[in-house]
Amino acid sequence: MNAKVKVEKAKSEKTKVKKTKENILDAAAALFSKHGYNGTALRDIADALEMKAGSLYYHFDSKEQLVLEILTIGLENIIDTVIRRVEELPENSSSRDILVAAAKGHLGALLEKGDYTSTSIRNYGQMPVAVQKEGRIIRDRYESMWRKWLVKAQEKGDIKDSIDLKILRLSILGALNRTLAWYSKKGDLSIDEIAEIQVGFVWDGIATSDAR
Amino acid sequence: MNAKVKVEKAKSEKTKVKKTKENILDAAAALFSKHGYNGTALRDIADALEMKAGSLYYHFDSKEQLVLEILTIGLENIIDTVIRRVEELPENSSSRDILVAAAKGHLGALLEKGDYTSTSIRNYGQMPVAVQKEGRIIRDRYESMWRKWLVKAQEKGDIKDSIDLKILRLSILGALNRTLAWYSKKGDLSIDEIAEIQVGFVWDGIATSDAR
DNA sequence: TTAACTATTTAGTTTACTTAAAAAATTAAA
DNA sequence: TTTAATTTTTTAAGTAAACTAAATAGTTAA
Repeated sequence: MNAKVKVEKAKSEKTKVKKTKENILDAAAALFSKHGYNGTALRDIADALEMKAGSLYYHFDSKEQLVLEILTIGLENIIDTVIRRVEELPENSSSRDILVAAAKGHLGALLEKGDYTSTSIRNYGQMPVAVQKEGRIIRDRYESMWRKWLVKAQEKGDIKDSIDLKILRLSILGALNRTLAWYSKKGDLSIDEIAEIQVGFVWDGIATSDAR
Repeated sequence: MNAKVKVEKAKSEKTKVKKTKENILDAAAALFSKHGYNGTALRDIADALEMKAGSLYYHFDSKEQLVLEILTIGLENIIDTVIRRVEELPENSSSRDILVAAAKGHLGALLEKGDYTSTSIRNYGQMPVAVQKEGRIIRDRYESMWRKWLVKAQEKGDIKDSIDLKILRLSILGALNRTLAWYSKKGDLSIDEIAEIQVGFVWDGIATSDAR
């Protein structure tokens, strides 16, 4: 057997195993998303795949590692969505437009993506502490993107010099994330509109000129 | 034995049991706060009190009910703190001052109160879903206080008519709650300063007049 | 076809919540 | 003070779910 064939075989083996692993991840994400981390037993995941719970350990070291992989995929998903949204903007868009686009991407990923993303966000708090810690590393990478956009806006003179950008960034993301707790598809506002409104609060302020 | 004495006896019995229950709550709050809900076994709580785990069931139906009582106390604590802060204000304070006072109370309770409050906030997500649901009832009561202050401010003409107060309220509280994730006592800003800054963002806006 | 490797199952062990019955401690009544 | 009743704690399970290791089954390479 020549090298070429050997490589192909190795690949097909790999995809086989990989496929099983993917199936496990998909089933787990769906169940976690619906019943929460603690509400989903490995038994449930295995049942969904017509497997035995013990078999999962061939593919994952622990339930913890399994949910960590789901979390990672979900968070990367958010990052990709936000980056794409901002990159789609025309060159020389205003600072405000960039922040609004990022906010729209953020909310969109949070609210209308699949099981991985929703598990990552909705069940983040239920996950083992060690998993949350790993998640924080990815989140930090994400937040540094926001940091960059805000610094640029302030350097352009669009954000007042007196504004503390760290607190601003955390406030904006805190406000956006809270949307998860109350947004409903049946509401009268679209996700994009909500993002626009929330950025509007901090950009323009809510006070009348009288009250300042 | 006359009625008076009987009543006193009944009372002393009650305080005895009550005291044990309180001790359990205190120990549990301290451990939950340090190691999280799932990280704390009933065994650990019992050990701290030199009891056996089974004994806890005389006082509480389940671990779930135990943490629910802690959550309730912690949330009531926040409500009381915020109300007090706002009531301490002079009559006819400005709308801005009221919101700032409420924000200071909120952050103060979140960041520097005892084990009950910090367990309620930090570990909320780890608690059983049924407990979270109960917590939401109290939180709703709390949020309606904010609703009231915001409506009053808008009626006075201090908040622009175009502002959606529901989204505003959720944004503000989302931003304030996020502070838990990054605040450190060693930082250069006090809790009150952080509250002032965060309300300032939405009240005055962050954009320079050029960028609006 | 056989040997090696991969994947799954089986049959447990462990840990932690929970329960019920027994034991101990406390209080009330005689 | 002794006995009876009540309260509180412990003991000794039961149960559920994560995890492990050994056995088995399935697949691929030579």
